[in-house]
Amino acid sequence: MLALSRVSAYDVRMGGDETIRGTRKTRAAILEAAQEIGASEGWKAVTMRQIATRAGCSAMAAYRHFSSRDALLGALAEDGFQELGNAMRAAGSNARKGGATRAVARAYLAFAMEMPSTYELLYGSHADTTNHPTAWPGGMAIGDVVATALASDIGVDVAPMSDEVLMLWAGVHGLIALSTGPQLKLDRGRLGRLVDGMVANSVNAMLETAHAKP
Amino acid sequence: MLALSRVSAYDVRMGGDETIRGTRKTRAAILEAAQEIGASEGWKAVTMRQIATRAGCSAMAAYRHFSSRDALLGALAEDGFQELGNAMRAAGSNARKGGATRAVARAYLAFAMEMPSTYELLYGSHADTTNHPTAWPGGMAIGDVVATALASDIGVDVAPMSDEVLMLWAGVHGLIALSTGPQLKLDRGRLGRLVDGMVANSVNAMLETAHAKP
DNA sequence: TCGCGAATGTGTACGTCGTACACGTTGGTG
DNA sequence: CACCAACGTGTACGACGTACACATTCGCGA
Repeated sequence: MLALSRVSAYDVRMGGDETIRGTRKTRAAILEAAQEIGASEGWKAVTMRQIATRAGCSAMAAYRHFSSRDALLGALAEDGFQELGNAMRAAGSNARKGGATRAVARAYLAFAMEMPSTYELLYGSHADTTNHPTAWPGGMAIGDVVATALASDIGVDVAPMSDEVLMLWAGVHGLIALSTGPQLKLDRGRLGRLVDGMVANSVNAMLETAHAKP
Repeated sequence: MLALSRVSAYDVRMGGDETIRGTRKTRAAILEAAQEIGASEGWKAVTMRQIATRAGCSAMAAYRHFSSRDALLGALAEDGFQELGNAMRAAGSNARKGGATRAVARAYLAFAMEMPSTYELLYGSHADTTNHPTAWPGGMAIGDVVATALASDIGVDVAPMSDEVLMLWAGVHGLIALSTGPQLKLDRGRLGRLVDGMVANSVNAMLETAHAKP
């Protein structure tokens, strides 16, 4: 029935976008399609068939690259965590003296506001994290970034899992999570001010204890 | 095929548990079944057919009481918020002088730890909140409870949406949300101590500003 | 240059899901 | 007692995730 196919699926998909001859591009197309559908119609609408249509392949093609739909979303989440971590690290590095923590926290907020669907994928319950522990490796790194920023601002070593880091991280995350949900609606200006306040509280508290300690 | 039914569905379901004659009990049975399945197998496993089997009725019976699966989960979430609010209010009322805020925050933590599936329903993304705004009416009340507790502890009026309330609420919620997720694993003892620390920080900060203000 | 195996794609099919529809059954009220 | 509204049932449809068998393509050693 299709024995006389002259144009292969590979050739069809080539838009001159990449120099790689043909294969190997499908995986990226699938991830991109899933991301786009998730952003525009929500993660529940990200079905294998929709992905396939958007990516220009059959639904089963995705299973050559991901063992299941959950694994696909997990890979997307992994990328998202990576991106979030990079954004926070970059913000911390580029910040002026003493403002690293604030910059990092602001970057976290900016990520959640500008890529809400990605944020929801990372922290919502759309992918079954339990069955695919391969995802979420970069999640832990966020504590490190916060700790590094705090340490640079107050001039003292800070452990990534210290009380201060956890409290600040939890505060910022909780604020965004609540305002993302249906129960708390805050405009972005107030969110920014609240985040700044939390950072100031943390930095001040640590400066005091650092002075009192030695 | 079932024209000779002698025992009705109503009679079958009566276990002597309630005195109400028959009907009107199905809705409660459905909600209970959904809750139990969610607790034991996760919310993804809460399907209309599973609910029906557990509740002893047909899958379509649920549609006499809820317009959709999302609406059913929404009703469950509404109950959950009510319960959470009640637990927090009760804890605040029974607390000794000056310890209301700590008790309220601890009640929030206890709820999340002892009923993890309910907590996940409330704050995860298992029910489409957007399409069913009837749910989550009691969510807003949580800010009120926190504000009341803080006010009682420091002897000054506190607005439910004030910066202090939002920061504390967000901190506690964020801590629990993060530790519930895959990225941060904290034992309950440390969680309790962190929550206490957040409460102490908030109360101290408000006491200072209250002293400085007048 | 030519196969030939591994990688990658396709089409079809199965079981399950949410739920629309048409129909029976029940319980209270004139 | 007859009726109506509320309640429950069985069946069916389209969409879902995905197992399976097969086709196509790529890269590499002879």
